[in-house]
Amino acid sequence: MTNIPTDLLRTFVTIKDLGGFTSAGELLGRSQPAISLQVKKLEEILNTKIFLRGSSLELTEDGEYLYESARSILEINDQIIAKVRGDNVSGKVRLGIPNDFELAFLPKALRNLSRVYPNIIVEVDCEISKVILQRYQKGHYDIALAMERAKDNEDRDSRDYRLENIEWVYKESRLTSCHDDPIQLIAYPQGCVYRSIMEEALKGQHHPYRFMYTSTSLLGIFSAVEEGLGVTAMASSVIPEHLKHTGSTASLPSLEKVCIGLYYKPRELNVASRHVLDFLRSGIANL
Amino acid sequence: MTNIPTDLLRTFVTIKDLGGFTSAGELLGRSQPAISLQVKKLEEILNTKIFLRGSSLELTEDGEYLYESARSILEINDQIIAKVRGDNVSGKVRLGIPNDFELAFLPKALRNLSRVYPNIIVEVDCEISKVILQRYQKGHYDIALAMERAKDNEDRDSRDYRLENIEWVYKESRLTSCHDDPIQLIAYPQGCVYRSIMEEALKGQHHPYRFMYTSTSLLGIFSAVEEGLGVTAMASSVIPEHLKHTGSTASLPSLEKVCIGLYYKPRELNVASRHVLDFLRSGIANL
DNA sequence: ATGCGGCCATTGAGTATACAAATTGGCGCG
DNA sequence: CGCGCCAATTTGTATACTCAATGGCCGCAT
Repeated sequence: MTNIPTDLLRTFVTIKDLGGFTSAGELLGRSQPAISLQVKKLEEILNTKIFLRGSSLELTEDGEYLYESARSILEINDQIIAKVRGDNVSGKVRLGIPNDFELAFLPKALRNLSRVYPNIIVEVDCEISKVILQRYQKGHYDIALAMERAKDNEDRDSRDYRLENIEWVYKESRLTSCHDDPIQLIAYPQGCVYRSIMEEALKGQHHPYRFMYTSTSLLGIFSAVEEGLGVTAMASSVIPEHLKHTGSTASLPSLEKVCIGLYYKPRELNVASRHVLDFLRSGIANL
Repeated sequence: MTNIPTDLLRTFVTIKDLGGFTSAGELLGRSQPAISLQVKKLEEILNTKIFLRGSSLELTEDGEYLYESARSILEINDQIIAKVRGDNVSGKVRLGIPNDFELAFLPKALRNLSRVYPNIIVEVDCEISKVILQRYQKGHYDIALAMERAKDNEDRDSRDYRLENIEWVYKESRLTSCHDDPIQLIAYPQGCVYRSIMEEALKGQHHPYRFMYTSTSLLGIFSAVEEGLGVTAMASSVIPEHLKHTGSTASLPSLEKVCIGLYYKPRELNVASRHVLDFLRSGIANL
């Protein structure tokens, strides 16, 4: 019965996230040799190499698996800490969130949240990111989650955003990829980030296209895709499993990344909101 | 950023499972004072009490939450260990499993299994427990999972079985609980454990009953329940969330427990089967 | 009720391990 | 070549373990 010390997992994940032993050490309050020894110890416990030494911080296959698992463990760890430290925290939090996340992210997040903070009431508002940001500006929300085109330069706290790949979504069997036909697109209405990213990518390739189906509902879009009405594009983590495609999609151009970010006014958050914020950070970090 | 040492979680879960500091120490290869200190350390880290001292080993509310979370962490921990230790383990395993588990247990278990042991091929056979056991006797399976009436005395390895409550399952809105009417039952065909347990419980109360609907399919049974055709009984962990009832069910008698057990011939298991066995043990321990 | 046995809490002495701090060496890269 | 970054070693300290002994609490039996 081997127990992997949580410290070592935290160190490992931090190294991977920050891309360096030294910087990980600074964040964790450890000396660089300690980080080095912890990695060695971890490899010794698992009896396997996790970093491809030589190359700069690439992970082995075992390392990749360990990374995903370690994140899960740390998430539970942090929820335990949050619960016992935050018992009896109560309050109301107004949260704005893109409707893409209504299915893939919200249900699980709210369930966990209510387990950890049973006395915090979260008022959720689901809308497309553009509307979320407008309402956030007007002060409708304590915390907003929204998607934007990836900006070149971020001086934000790295826990407050996540760059995510956009992928084409289509029903394999229905896709007739003929170079000359205009691509048939399915999308949210005007203002949607995906919509403009798709348009630009296709224009860049001089690929003809037309919008076949527009819906404000994520489910509406997915069922249109299921029916083979056309293709759409979406952040990798909100695409349901059965519509995921791993291989390169032949004729379709690759798409730029989006930035999924948290918006809030640090000075104005109440206690409940600060706890919910921590929770959301962990949520977006884990897909 | 507080990391809860996995050792302490393992110790805590073991104490709870075994019901004692001393016995936990023996299983973990630690002295009793060490166990005692670990608990104290854990409470110190979390800054909360987890055992209701005085009373014998009851958990506090924080303790209950911690227990569930700790089990999840340990499950992931053990899967990491299994993967790095068992890389390249390959082979074929023939597994028999009651069809009750086809929905609640199998999909998740098989997905995790294939991640940890991508080269192990599992041939699964789903049938009612009685048939599973018959086929197991004939040597059809390397490992079988099956349900039986709870036997009084078990000298089996405690990881190889689990006692589970049987609960009545019915659609709240459709239940007309009139003492005089015969209860309308939904069940698997003859030979099903639930069926005989229901019959005996109702006979014991001299409660009239009749079988309204018989199906070999779990989904068929649930949809009959949804339609309000009657009530059935099932192991607690396979009942879908929306049909769960927590309160006492007035006129219905309480039901005896069942024993969900693993069957295998220890001497004859190949390497792949031994790994799958560990996996199934962890699976049945976690609901 | 008295006493005994289980079981956990606590304490003390000796040992092993993980750490910081300081230093040195290897390696790639501008 | 020198700088940045990680690896490896050394020394001293703190922590967590072992074993062993002891004390408190509770339930059970005489």
